[in-house]
Amino acid sequence: MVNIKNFDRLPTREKILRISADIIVNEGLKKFTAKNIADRLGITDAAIFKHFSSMDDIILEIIERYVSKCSKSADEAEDKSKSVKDRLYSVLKSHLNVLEETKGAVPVLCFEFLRDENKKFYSILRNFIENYKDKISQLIREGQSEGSIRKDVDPEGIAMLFVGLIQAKVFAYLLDNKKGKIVEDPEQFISEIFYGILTEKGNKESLRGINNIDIKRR
Amino acid sequence: MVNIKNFDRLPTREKILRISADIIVNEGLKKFTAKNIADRLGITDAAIFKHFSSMDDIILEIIERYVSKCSKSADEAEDKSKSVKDRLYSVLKSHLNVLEETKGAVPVLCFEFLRDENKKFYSILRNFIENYKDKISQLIREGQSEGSIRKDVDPEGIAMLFVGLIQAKVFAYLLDNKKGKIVEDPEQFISEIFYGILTEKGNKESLRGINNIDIKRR
DNA sequence: TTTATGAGTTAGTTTTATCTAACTGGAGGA
DNA sequence: TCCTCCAGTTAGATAAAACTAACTCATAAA
Repeated sequence: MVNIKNFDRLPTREKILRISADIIVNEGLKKFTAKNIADRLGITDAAIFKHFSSMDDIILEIIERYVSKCSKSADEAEDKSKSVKDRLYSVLKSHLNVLEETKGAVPVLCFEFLRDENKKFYSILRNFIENYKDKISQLIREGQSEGSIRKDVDPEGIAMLFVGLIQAKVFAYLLDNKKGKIVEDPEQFISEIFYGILTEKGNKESLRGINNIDIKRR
Repeated sequence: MVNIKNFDRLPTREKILRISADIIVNEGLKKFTAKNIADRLGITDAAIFKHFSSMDDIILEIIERYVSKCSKSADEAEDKSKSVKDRLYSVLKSHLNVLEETKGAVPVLCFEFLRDENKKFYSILRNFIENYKDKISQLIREGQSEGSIRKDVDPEGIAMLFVGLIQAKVFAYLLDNKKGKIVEDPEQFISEIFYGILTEKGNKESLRGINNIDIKRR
């Protein structure tokens, strides 16, 4: 269920988006129909089309919001004054935030639409992931040349691992009755990712907010 | 495309299963329709129902084959004479084999049907994963008490990580144009998983087939 | 030789989803 | 006050999927 305070106050258009994401995550794409959305809102299915011109448009907007929020945060992390570690951290952290907000709808959508090559979703999703991958691997390369990240890891491989681990977390969440947060403890999750790639030097440098956390080996 | 030598020689029923798995992986569940399957076979959609009583039955059989093959290999790994490490290895290895054979169809199906609580697929998939998780975590616990696996890792957490990493690999495969194998180098993949959880002692013990592989840190 | 069966066919029926058209009623602005 | 627009409604068009029934025809067993 969509549990946001003051949900009732939201405009219908917004409600449709939230309910759609909820249906996609909790009931599957098969149940993502105009009638299902309308039933939850207490209106008729035809009314949905007063707000969106097609069902695809709903999905499109869900994806676009996710993508633009993630991209924005990745751009903000361009700030060269911060350390590579801090920048990586902020990209991951805000990605996890968006993931939580949308309850993992986009990773689920990826699984369906990343294959449908002639659909409009395909190129958006693919661009997004490519872009994200490039940005992360670029950061890793920077870290390698400044000496805070181990030289023997493959930047592209690590970048894909990030994406994959988030995907895996969503899967575990679906499996586990969809209770609570997708990533229970983002700091711990990030620190676990970092553990394997940072050098001694990188590990010793303070990291805002997580430097006092016991970094567990995976 | 389904590229198996002598594909033409297979009975139609078998062809339907293979084509179905292929469609699910390469085109998405939306395209999994009787007409699509029939078109690829050069027959009419009605003929599909001479071999399967419903579309669900096709999915059911794909899932059941996957599950039973994986479970069988997990049972074979019960052989107490082998080391925990060897047993874990053989479970993972044969899971990767089944994954490759079915081109990742079941992980994709998981994403859709693990939420559809009243459908028959749900309980099969869920049981399978629970069972698998239990078996792996049990093996890990054994390894911990015999001293080959680090005591500070959480057995359930690691078991879920295995499942999640396989999921993540399938995702990366879908993303990357579905060329070649899902897991390019299973030995390397398994050794990477092992790396983080084995003790010094566990690492020194020889592991059939992979003991000469350079274990990379992730 | 006959007969049964397996695996197709065509021609539907039924259901369900998306989307459109034409109408309604209320709120806000001119 | 009237007019317009928004956000609903009902009714229905259209399409596509799942499945069924009744038929065909080749092969293999009795």
